[in-house]
Amino acid sequence: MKPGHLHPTEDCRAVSEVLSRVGDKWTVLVVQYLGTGPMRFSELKRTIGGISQKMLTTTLRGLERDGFVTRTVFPTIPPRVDYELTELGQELLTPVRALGDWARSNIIRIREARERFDETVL
Amino acid sequence: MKPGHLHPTEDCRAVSEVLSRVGDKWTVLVVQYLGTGPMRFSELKRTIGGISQKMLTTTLRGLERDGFVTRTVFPTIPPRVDYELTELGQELLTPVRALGDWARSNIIRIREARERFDETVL
DNA sequence: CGGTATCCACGGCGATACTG
DNA sequence: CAGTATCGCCGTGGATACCG
Repeated sequence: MKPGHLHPTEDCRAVSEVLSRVGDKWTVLVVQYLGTGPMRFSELKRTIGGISQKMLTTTLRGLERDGFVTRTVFPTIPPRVDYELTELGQELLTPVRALGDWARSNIIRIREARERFDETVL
Repeated sequence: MKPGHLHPTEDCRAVSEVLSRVGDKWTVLVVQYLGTGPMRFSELKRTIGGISQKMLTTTLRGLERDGFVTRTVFPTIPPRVDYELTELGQELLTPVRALGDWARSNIIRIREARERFDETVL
């Protein structure tokens, strides 16, 4: 972190790519839950609670595309689909949890800062 | 990470709050640059390179509101405004960098996964 | 059950012009 | 120089309905 340049054009693009995945509305939540073990579609939907069917599908497809989860279809009737974290997904969990832990530890400071700011501006 | 419940309604909301800040298009980039020391508005704009004036203002206001940066106005003509990371902002840098490092280390694996996925689906 | 298809509202974001 | 104001595009995400 020394050089005065810190060239964004390559590294930061990579970071942004990952962050736009991680930073979207539902990804972290889904990854968090899958971190406890494989789950089927309806199970995820029910557990998460506020997510629409469309967004859960979209989120899972994105995670699958990036190699974070696997999708296993059981050709039964009614159908059953399991989602599970890959190696890569498990590894992602580490920095995500670190950020999550930090967020939990400092959310109060942030909220206080907001209140102060909003009050000062009004 | 043992309990079978993992209650989202409080903790995960906090995490999402922080992540929606961190996950937006420019925040990480700005924080990254301010991590090297205080910078003035035009300096940030010039260095980052692709950001519009409006978005830089919006991003900085958001960071200021959350207590991550301070805004110092020098009442000169022409005016000059410095932005600097707060304690909180510095601390945020740690987990953000961890995620950034992970992203840089694994971006190749992710891109490969994407190519495989896109090819399989076509 | 686990999707896809369609429609639509909202907000993020950029471009441009103006101001103290 | 460091903003604010306004406009308009477009992607995200929700609601609803239908399908294998």
